[in-house]
Amino acid sequence: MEKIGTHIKEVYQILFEHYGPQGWWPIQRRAGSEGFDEDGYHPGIELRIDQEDAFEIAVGAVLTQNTSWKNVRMSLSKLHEYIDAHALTWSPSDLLSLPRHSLAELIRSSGYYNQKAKKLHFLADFLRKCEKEPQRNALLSIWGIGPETADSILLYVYRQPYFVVDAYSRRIFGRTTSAADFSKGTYDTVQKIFHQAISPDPTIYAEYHALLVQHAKVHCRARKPLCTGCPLSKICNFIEK
DNA sequence: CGCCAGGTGGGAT
DNA sequence: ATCCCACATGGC
Repeated sequence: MEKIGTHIKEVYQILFEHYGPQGWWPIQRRAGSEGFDEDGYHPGIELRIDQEDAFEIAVGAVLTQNTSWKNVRMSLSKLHEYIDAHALTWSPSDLLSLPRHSLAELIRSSGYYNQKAKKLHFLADFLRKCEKEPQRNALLSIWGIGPETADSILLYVYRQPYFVVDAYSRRIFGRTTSAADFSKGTYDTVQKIFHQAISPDPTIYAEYHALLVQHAKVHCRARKPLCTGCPLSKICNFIEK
């Protein structure tokens, strides 16, 4: 249905007008510095990430798997503290220098910490040997890197135009539309819908993903959706209309 | 107490 | 291909 594409574009316009630029991906190691807020978001500045920023983003993408960002932030702070205290850097080789169990303890707050310590080591091992920009298939072949994590890295680190599908985008469009794909479709099916609706601009894809997360947190929550004052209420199927 | 949070891999059907 | 489950902490 071509109508979905129109809906997707309209939602972007409404969310951007309502919430403004989100300054994603947050970078914890720059939190509080020039242009970054206390949580590492950087709305409205032109961002030039360095190698350490890039690696922190990749680490965060793994840590946030099925986990709230708040918990991830605690882990990133612990990692940052450890890295500083031991004169290390945010780099694949320095992360690999940590024993698995030590790494697991540092990232305890983000849950699944044994699994994630293992995933981070596999990812670091890949990135350490990675000469140029990784391709999507290469990232997907790494144990622990699925489509959402791969696309988060490709989009926010390398600015490659992959729209990041997550639980929030599925929920919001599952509610605002009557298309079953958003709740039941595979990752690639849902991503394709977005790719067909919006031209491949990494800046727009990044902003859209961030806006959907913000909207899901403020209004389109899982348990008690706050429909009062919701900017999408006029074009949403949820509850009534 | 239960449910949710910026998923993924492995095994059974 | 598609379900089902383990993985696990912290907030509300």
